[in-house]
Amino acid sequence: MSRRKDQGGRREHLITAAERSIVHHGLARTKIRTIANEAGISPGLINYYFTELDDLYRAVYQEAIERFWTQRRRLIDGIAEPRDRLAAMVRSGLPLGPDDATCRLLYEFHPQIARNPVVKSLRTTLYDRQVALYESLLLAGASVGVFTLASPAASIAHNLVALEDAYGLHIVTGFSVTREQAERYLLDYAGAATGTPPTQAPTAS
Amino acid sequence: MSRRKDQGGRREHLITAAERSIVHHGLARTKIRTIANEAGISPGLINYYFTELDDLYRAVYQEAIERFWTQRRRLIDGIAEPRDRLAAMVRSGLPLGPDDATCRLLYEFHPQIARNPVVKSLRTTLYDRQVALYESLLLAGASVGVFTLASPAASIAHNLVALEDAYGLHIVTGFSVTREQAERYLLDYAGAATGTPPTQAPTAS
Amino acid sequence: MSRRKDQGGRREHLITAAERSIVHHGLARTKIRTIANEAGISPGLINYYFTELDDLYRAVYQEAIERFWTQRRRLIDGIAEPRDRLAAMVRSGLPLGPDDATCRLLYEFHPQIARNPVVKSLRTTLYDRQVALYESLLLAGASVGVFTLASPAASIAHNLVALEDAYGLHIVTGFSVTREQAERYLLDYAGAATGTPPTQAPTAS
Amino acid sequence: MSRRKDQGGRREHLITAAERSIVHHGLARTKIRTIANEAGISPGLINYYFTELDDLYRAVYQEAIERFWTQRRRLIDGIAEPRDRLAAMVRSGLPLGPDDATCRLLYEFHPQIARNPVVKSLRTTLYDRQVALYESLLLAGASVGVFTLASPAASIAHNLVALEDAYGLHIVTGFSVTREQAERYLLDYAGAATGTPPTQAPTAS
DNA sequence: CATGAATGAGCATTCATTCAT
DNA sequence: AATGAATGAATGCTCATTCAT
Repeated sequence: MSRRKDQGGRREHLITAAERSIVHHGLARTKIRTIANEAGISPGLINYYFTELDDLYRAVYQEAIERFWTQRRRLIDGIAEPRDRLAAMVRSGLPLGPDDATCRLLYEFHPQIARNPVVKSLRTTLYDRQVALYESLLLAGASVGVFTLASPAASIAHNLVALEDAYGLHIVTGFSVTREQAERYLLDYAGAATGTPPTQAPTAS
Repeated sequence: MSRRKDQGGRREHLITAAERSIVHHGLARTKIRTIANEAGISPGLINYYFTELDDLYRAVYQEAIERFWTQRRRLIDGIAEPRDRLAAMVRSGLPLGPDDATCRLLYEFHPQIARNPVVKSLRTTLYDRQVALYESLLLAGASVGVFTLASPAASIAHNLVALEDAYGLHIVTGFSVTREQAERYLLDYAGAATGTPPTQAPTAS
Repeated sequence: MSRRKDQGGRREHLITAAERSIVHHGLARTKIRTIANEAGISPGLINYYFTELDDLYRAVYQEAIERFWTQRRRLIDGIAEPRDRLAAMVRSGLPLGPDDATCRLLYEFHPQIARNPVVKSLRTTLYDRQVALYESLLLAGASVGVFTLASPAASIAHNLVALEDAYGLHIVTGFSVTREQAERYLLDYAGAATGTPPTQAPTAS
Repeated sequence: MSRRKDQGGRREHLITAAERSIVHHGLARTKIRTIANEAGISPGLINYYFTELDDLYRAVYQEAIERFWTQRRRLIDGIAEPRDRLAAMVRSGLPLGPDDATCRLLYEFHPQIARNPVVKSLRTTLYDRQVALYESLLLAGASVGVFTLASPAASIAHNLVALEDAYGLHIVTGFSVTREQAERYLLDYAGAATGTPPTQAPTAS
């Protein structure tokens, strides 16, 4: 309840301000002053909460990763039927559109994956979790006879996540493939790989 | 033949120096002086050949795009048999390894796709060309009865290129999926999508 | 009263430092570091207070203009007798000598009048004010019968200010006409134009 | 007739190119490359003909000074009648208009008068010559009874040249006084100072 | 003579970081 | 905790000058 208690809230506030800056201006053009303005505080205070600026960026990336994962889990949790669940997975794996802030953040950090171990580790964890989720879903569907897998489950799972990652870049940067196309291609693949089309439930508006 | 006439060669020299700098230090940390050192010239000369640094980066990106495409064409040209050709496509669509300079360049520019129209245009062209190449190959194979397509040719073509793009990032940044795995997953998909496994010719060393 | 609130004072400090630099080295050779050294601060701080260097120069010019005008007004205010007032005008319209910083500044900006609208506007205002002052003085003196104007008051007023401007350049640059000569020529003209010699009150030391 | 013979011509060519650059961009913004482009030669060659750039600028100034003087002499030579001659002097002492290249050059060098001894010397010579010309004219007119001088001839002569200098700045920089006004004010003064109006012959086109 | 490639010092400006208040 | 003034290194770019051809 003390002032100190609000440390976490302050940091959180800065992280979201940094997120907005990065999404808006791009990681390369985001400056401390930009973030400070966005947060409505003085530039010097950024260094107070984040002695190293890299910590702030790391926190931003971590939050984006976690948010993406959490939202995705929420969107598929409670869907038990394998085909419905597969369709829900595909829909939740793509950016909503060019303005999907969470996904844009993920792509802004691409060049850092190779150079920043923390970024690499976070990104790897997210990827592996998604693959695992797909894989268990595929195996579950196959075990109950709903899916007839055309390839090893791991292979299909990796491919589905990879497709999401690739098309996601198209969607948030606006190059070549739209969200609608991406969804169709992914579902085409999912259908062929499982021997049955995922249920085309309408995307909730 | 005189030194004076070698303007183009000099520019080329600078472009490759910039490429090395970007691959080595990353686009964000590449400075004019870095490139000059790499090229063995004085910093001022960079601006002599490229009035704006952005022009140089654009040239670097364009060259990387063109090189990737040209190499890929060369690797599959002359292979007529559909399954062989498909396998050659898959192999030529992935980075050779983490040090594949051409591919690393492509990923360094990812955050720019959304903001730099020239980068977006170049990247789009490359993507579309690759999809078209895959699509024609699939249709050709299907027309002679070698392939039995599990989905529309366009869908499969997009997916193949997208998988290459996604796994390529893994390979050059070293996160999660290795080149060997990526190749297997891709070939699994290609086999399932065409109804026949691509010929597993050994990767030329 | 705290140091924090002294933004204005700091700007003022920079402006006078810039003035000294310009007077000493000339506008063309004045650099940010010159000014910073003169002000005893770091170069970066100049841009903190004046985002564009041009703003600082503009402020310097404006202050010089205002100071010249204010001093002139002070020197003649309270002198009511037309001949005395005319003599005071003439004396206050010439640089005190080659080191008259205010006047040297005015001449340093001469080449900018044609190209910088702000400079032109400030210079025009000063000129017009001086002409108006002379004109009202001439008309006042004529209306009480002290002056018998040899030409239209406006014409004489313009000529007096123009003579001051021209001789001022001589005085601050040391070419041809000295302050003493200039004063005599001006008074000769003023006497002839008004039909009565201005009162030769001694120049206050 | 040898190639070497053309050295002078080459230098002359560079000087006029520099003049155009200075008039167009201003002395402060004139670069070697600007001049080279204007002259249609390579930048390095400028240094060949003018080891020190200052020499070139000095030559430009000298030419401007000489041209102004020569033109002025030509415009009044042959006019014997004192009043006509005085009127011709006044007209030839003002810039033709804002684009009068020769006069603009003179004003571009104003800040250098104080710092460059050569410039100061050239400017002084021009000024003194003009004063001498006016003075002899005034004395000649007085000796034949056409003029009745209201002040010493030297005083009037100085004032006339000073007025020309001051109004010239107005005319070429476009601040406050136009050429027409300047001419009228000058003639007003000349008339009052000589006791007879100068002959208002039309300005030759 | 002439070119233009090449140099490298110089400069305004940006910006992360520090620190007195 | 918070500010924002102040620092100074870093950086892209300009430009006079040099020099090999």
